[in-house]
Amino acid sequence: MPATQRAKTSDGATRRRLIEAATQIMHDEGYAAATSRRVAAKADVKQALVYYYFPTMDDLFLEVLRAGSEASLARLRDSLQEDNPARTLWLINSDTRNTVLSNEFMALANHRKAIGAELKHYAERVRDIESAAVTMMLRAQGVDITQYPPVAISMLITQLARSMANERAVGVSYGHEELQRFLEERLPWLLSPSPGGHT
Amino acid sequence: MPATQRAKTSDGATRRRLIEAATQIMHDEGYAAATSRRVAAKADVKQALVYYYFPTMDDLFLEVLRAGSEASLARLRDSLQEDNPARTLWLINSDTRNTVLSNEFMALANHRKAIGAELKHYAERVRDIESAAVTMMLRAQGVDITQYPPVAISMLITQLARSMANERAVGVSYGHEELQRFLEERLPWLLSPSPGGHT
DNA sequence: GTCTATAGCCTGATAGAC
DNA sequence: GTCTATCAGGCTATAGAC
Repeated sequence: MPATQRAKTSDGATRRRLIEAATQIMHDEGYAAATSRRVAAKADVKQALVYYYFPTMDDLFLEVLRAGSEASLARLRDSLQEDNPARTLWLINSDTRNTVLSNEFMALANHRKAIGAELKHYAERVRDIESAAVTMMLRAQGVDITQYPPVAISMLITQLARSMANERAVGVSYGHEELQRFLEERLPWLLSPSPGGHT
Repeated sequence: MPATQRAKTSDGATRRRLIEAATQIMHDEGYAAATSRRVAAKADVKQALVYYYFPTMDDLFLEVLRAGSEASLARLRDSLQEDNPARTLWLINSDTRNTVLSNEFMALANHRKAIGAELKHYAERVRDIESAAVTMMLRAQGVDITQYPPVAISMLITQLARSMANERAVGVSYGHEELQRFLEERLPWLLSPSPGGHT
């Protein structure tokens, strides 16, 4: 199947570049700075072209969210297969790059219905994958999942990692060491680099 | 001391109403919607008056943050004196009204230096008060604070409560019950309505 | 302290040529 | 698919009357 309706230039290259440009601006300067003119300039096209690919700016924002979500989900699925999934969850959610953009969308979601719906959908898929991975890990380590419900454990890890990343982004680190150490002591099988030490 | 330099009309009434109007708009529609025109209209004054009280819109945002912070700190100090402080922390940070606005400022902080600095300052004062309260509570209940570092405990409570409130704001509740139950089981002296049952 | 009026710029979005 | 050109309106911020 070469093409059902192939594009003219080079696939959806321009469209993709617009999404990437918008992503970067939203990350660096906030959603309010992602105007059609600024996005177009960063993608090296003219302003009106944005409206050829996206009916409104909100549609562009939605596609930025979707593209980012899919990429994150793929990365998540990949990295949870190797090593200690709990530690992987911790590290991924500690990455400031992810949390900053995610915050921007959370702010947007509070007053744009469509963004909120998409974010909800994404959050639920993420939680599914994460708790499945934690379930397998706990089972493999012989932990009683009645006492340690996987979904609760994965929320604990991811949400606390995110909180600390958010705080770090504004320069707050007060209490971070204590919390991390507390978690490491309470859930030793969670944050150790490798499950049993076999690699 | 009747007045060092008393204002003309009725104290800082207009100024305060501008801050309140801005607060409400930021909460309901996001910081991008809090323009000088919209704020002025909601406060029932003309647009130019905003610039009489605040040199730039960013200065207004900063004052909105400061006013909100002071109010929250006062509320925090009051409510931590009564009953079970841990439960109080949980409830306060579960209130969507607080977290939504707080998110808006976190998004702003990522690209406006002055907001970031203020937020950092506020976050540290909050953490101080919260861990002091938790310290007293743990001591009163005879808990070993070497095993349960107060600052870690207070972060655990507040940040998880906030995360869940944020998710609830977009309609996500997946895993919330499990996490809450897990915390209640692991930290029973934290979330019970009253410490020993003496009231 | 509050107003009117305005400068100057940026915005989302559309029409229509190529 | 990409462009030029444009409309109508919103924005921050200032000047100056009352």
